[in-house]
Amino acid sequence: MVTIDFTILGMLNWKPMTGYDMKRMMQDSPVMYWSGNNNQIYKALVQLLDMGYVTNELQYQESAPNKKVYSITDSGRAALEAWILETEPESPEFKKAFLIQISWAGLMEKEKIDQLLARYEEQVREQIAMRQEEKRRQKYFPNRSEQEHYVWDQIYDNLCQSYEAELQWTVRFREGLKALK
Amino acid sequence: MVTIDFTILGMLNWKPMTGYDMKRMMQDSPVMYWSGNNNQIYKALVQLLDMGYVTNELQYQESAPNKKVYSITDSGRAALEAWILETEPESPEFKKAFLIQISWAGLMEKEKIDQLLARYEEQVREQIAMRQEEKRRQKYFPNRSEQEHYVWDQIYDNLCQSYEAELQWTVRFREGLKALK
DNA sequence: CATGCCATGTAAGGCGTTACATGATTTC
DNA sequence: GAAATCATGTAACGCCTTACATGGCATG
Repeated sequence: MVTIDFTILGMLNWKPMTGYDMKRMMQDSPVMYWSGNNNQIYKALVQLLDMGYVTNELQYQESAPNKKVYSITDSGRAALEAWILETEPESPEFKKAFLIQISWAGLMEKEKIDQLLARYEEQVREQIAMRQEEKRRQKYFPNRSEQEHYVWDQIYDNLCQSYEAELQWTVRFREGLKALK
Repeated sequence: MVTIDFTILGMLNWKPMTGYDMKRMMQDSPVMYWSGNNNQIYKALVQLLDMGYVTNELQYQESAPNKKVYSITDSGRAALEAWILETEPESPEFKKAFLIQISWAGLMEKEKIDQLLARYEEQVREQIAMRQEEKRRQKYFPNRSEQEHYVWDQIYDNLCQSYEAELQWTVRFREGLKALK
C-alpha cells in the first residue's frame, strides 16, 4: 500500500469512477500528476479489489467501450481514513534541474547567465498561468462542504504560490546579478 | 547524455574528484540529491570515459582503498558548456505527497485537519533549518570568482525560499481554517 | 568491540514514462 | 479522411533507491 493506492481510495471516496476517469483526474491534477498512468492505476485497482477495499460494476455501453465503475467499500474507507490521520506528513520535494544547469554557469559571461535566467523566468510564468487556469476551471473540485471547498482552494493555491516564489527568486537573482561589479 | 552526465562534468570542471567524492557531493546537495547513488555514478563515469569527456588516474594508497581520480577533458568542457547554454530550462517540479493526504481530509473534523497541518509545518521548519545550516557550512561552494560565489549563494537561497514559501502557506491555511464557520 | 569512513563496484526491485493494441464514435 | 475521445489493458525501458560485497583504518 503506497501513495497511489490511497490516491485512488480518495478519489473513489469522492465519487465512483472508472480507471480511465482516475487517470484523467490524476494527469490533469498538479498534485497527483505523478502516478497518473495506466500501468500503475490498473495494477493498483486489481490489488485493491483483492484486498476488498474497492468493488466494481461492469457497465455495458453501445456507443463506447464497456467500462468498470469502481466504488469504495467500508473497509476501504477505514483504510483511507487511517492513512490520512496516521501517516507522518512528508516534507515536499523539489526537483529543479535548472539549478544544476545554472550552478555551473557561474564562470560564464554575465549576459549568458542573465539569458538563462530570462528563459527560466519565462517557463515559470507559463506554469503560473496554467495553474491559475486550472484553478479557475474548477474541473476537479470536491465541494461536499464549505470546509472541503476551502481545503481544495488552498491546495490549488499551493502550487500557484510555489511557482510564484520561484518567480520572485529569479527576479531578485537577475537584479542582484545586474548590480554585480 | 542526461542530467547526471552533466552534473558529473560540472563537478569535474570545478575540480578533479573520485566517484566517491561525487556521490558525497550529490547526496549532500539539496540541488542534485537525486542521482546521488553509486549505481548511476559509476555507470555514467564508464560512459563518459568511453566518450572521452573525462580521464582518470589511479592513485595507490596504503591506509585506504586505491582510488580513481577523474578529470574533465577539453571535449568534456565543450560538451558541458554547450549543454548549459543550449538546453531549454525546465520548470521546477514539485512532489508533495502531503497535498494528496490533506486533500481527502476535507470532510474530517476541523481539529484533525489542523493537527495534520501542524505536523506538516513542523517538517517544513526542520527542512528550513537544515538548508540554512548547509548554506552556513559552505562545504560545497565553488568560489572561483565573485560572480560564481554570487550564483551559488542564490542557489542555496533558492531551496530555503521554497521551503519558506511552503511554511507561509501552512500558516495562512491554518489561520483561514480557524476563521471558518 | 561495534560502528563509521574511505572507495569501488554489483544486484534486485520499485516507481514512473512512453508507447502500443483494440475498436467504435465524434470532431475538425 | 485524419485525429481525438472513450476505455481497458500490456510491454519495454529508464530512473532511482536500497542493499550487499570487500577490507583496512579510525573513532567511540
